[in-house]
Amino acid sequence: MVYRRTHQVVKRLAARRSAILAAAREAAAEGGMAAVQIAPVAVKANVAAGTVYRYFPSKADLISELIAEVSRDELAAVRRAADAAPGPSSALAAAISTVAVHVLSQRKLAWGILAEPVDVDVTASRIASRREIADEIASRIEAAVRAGHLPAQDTQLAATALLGALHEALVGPLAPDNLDDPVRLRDTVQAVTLLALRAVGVMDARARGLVVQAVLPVKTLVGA
Amino acid sequence: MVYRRTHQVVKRLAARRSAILAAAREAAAEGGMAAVQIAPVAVKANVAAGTVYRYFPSKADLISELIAEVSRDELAAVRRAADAAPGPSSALAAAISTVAVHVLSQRKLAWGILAEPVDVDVTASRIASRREIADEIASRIEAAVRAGHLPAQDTQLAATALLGALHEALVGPLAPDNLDDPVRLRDTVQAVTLLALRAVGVMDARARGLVVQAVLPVKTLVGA
DNA sequence: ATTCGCTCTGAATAAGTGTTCAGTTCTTAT
DNA sequence: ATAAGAACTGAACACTTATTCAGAGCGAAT
Repeated sequence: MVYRRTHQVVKRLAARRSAILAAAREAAAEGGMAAVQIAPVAVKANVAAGTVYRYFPSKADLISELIAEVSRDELAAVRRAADAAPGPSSALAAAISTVAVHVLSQRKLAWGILAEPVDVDVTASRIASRREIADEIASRIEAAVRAGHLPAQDTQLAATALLGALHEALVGPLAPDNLDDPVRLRDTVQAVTLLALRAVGVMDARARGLVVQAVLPVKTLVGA
Repeated sequence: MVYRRTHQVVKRLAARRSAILAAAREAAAEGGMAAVQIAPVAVKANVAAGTVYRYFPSKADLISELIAEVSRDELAAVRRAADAAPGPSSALAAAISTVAVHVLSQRKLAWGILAEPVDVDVTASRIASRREIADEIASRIEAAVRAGHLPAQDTQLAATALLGALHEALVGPLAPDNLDDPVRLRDTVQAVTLLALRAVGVMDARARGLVVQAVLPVKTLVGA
């Protein structure tokens, strides 16, 4: 035996894998999923096209991992924001506006992860990604229901609907187009958060208070 | 001049065009947009592949017309339901539940029209299709606002969000899967309609009444 | 019946990209 | 220094479908 994987090599391999994923993410953020093509991604990652296949069995796997990664980040942000909130209702508000802000700060990436047509089948990964976030929102709704702040309801359905509303309103093709203006962006996030909270049964006056509480703290995310 | 388009020929040409569109629609309803391929559609329409191109310049045009057609039907149904309602709030409720029922009665087709990945670019047509419906909903919201039934709000944003919520909850990948059961279907339509009405600010108790009013009349659509 | 021109056919073509693989380069251990 | 194994390269390949087009078929007027 004259060759052995030394620690250094293992590290380099891992770094390459990350580089490829990062390149894919960058491509997606710039040009959507359509821009995630093996050859360009390989160039971005400073490897040859064939090398990509030593790390990912197929393009579908590469994109699936990309989706999973982005989704993990978003879920973590949502949890962080919600856990920092003082009560179940503001946790829900924080979760919702975090999704909104997150999605808005990377519109193309979000659209790519969520719904943009891709030539390979990444349905499973997309479903998993959505379900993770939806489950998180559903459990926050449930907590608010248990606390007596919301009427009893099908929380899974509600969570799904809320996410659909956020996505369509913020990154869908009918989304307002001047969301680069920070003021308008904030207003829009507030508006959709308010809409979402009312949808699950938060009374209007109370909702307005929660929206302000929720949106202000996460504003910093936009800069990140 | 030894050849002239006689009335009979004109009629036959129009019939063929319709047959091709109908074949495309059938394919989409059965297998989603992925099944709308020139060769299979041609077979369904009893013509050769090349003939399709005598009626539609490209696959993109064919699909765009398909989207427009389906969208026209849906818009007409929504208007009919809303116009038949006694007041602005119930018109809104009727419009929303009509969209819900309509979309549910042809899930695959709806998904194809709305969001399923397609290999050609039909973005423009999809945007137009959504905007038509969204505008209709927005104007119904506006009417309810003017009547003092709803708080002032960005009606365009609200309409977009509502449609997103309906679509995601009913035909998106996280949609409940046992919607073939009529009881469960009705409950789900009621739940999302209630959610949507509350989102735009209808008070809970009033919303429940509107939902019942709205859903019952359009139930017949499911059979159609 | 014949001719002109439109319509239809369907096999061949085109084009874009994911994937492969034979050869090259690099890394480790002796 | 050298051998053996692993990783990398990138041009060639494969595959899928939309699209084309030369020739066959058909309808209308004379």
